[in-house]
Amino acid sequence: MAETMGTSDAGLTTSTLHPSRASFTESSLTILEREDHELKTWDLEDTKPPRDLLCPERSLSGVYFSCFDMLFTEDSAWLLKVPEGAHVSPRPDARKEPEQCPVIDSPGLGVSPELDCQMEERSLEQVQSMVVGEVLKDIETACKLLNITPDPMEWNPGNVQKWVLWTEHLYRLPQVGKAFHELNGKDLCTMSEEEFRQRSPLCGDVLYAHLDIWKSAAWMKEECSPRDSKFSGSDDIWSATEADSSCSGQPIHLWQFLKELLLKPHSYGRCIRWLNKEKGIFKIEDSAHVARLWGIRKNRPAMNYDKLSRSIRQYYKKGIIRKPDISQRLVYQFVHPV
DNA sequence: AAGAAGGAGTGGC
DNA sequence: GCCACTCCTTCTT
Repeated sequence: MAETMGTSDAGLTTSTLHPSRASFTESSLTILEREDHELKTWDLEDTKPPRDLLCPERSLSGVYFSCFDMLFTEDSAWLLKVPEGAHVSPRPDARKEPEQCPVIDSPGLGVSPELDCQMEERSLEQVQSMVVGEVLKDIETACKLLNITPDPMEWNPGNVQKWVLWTEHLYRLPQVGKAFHELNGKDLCTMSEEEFRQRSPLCGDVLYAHLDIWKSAAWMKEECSPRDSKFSGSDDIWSATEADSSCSGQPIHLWQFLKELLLKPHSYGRCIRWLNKEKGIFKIEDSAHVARLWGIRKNRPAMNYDKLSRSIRQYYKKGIIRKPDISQRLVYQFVHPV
């Protein structure tokens, strides 16, 4: 059996899989494992946003990608994380399948094995391209929100501290305290996974995995020309990052910060989301979390929702934010929605 | 208790 | 001066 189960420090159940084929929808995940050729389907009966279900666990060789809430690697090691309490159960009618090339499954297509494999290879390329694009967009957003550069090698100790706090909060990791205090980006990038674990036994490996994604992205940025859109989807997001004033030392306003969070529902939908995007109406779902993220961004450890909401209310008379016509708790409206 | 509203003082830029 | 942080009181849900 290629599956190992355990409980991570973030309160997540971890399942490491080595599949040869997999397909997944919002409600189910089907994996054909390579070693015992056993097809399994999990029903993911959980209403939380997908990013809640899965996140990077550890660094593996090669560039790896986290998207569709599935982490996979070039050597086909998959890592699946499921929150405690989420119902994950093997389908009872598990059956045997012959070994296949490691690709994303194309369900329901009755084609020849050769054509099937070619289609699957193309499908994998498309998925990889989309995945990398998503990762780069996530990093771009984090850069804007934290006001740091995408390349960890350029971080100063303050940037490192911000990134650690941010990652810790975004993925609900145990607090690392001052484990990475006074390290700059170069220090961080030269540290091994073992050193990460020594500094933070609870989540050092997870932080190392996240840093590895950032390092890989920075490496890809250097390797790919700015006009090469292969790894950046339809937009040249790296150029956009460099052109963005929020990455060049300009102070960010709270309303801008909130909009940035709202633009990434995949990452921040748990704590803030649109109720009506056209009208600019949004709801703060987790007031403490949003306040904490704002506090990290502004280097204000004592930030809380009381203070954040006072700042939001200052926008009333400036005509930036108001309460909607039907006032609800934690619901606000941008006066000029984009 | 938590959130909403707004007054007032403070500090950084 | 602008903007956000902080502390505060009062009121509402």
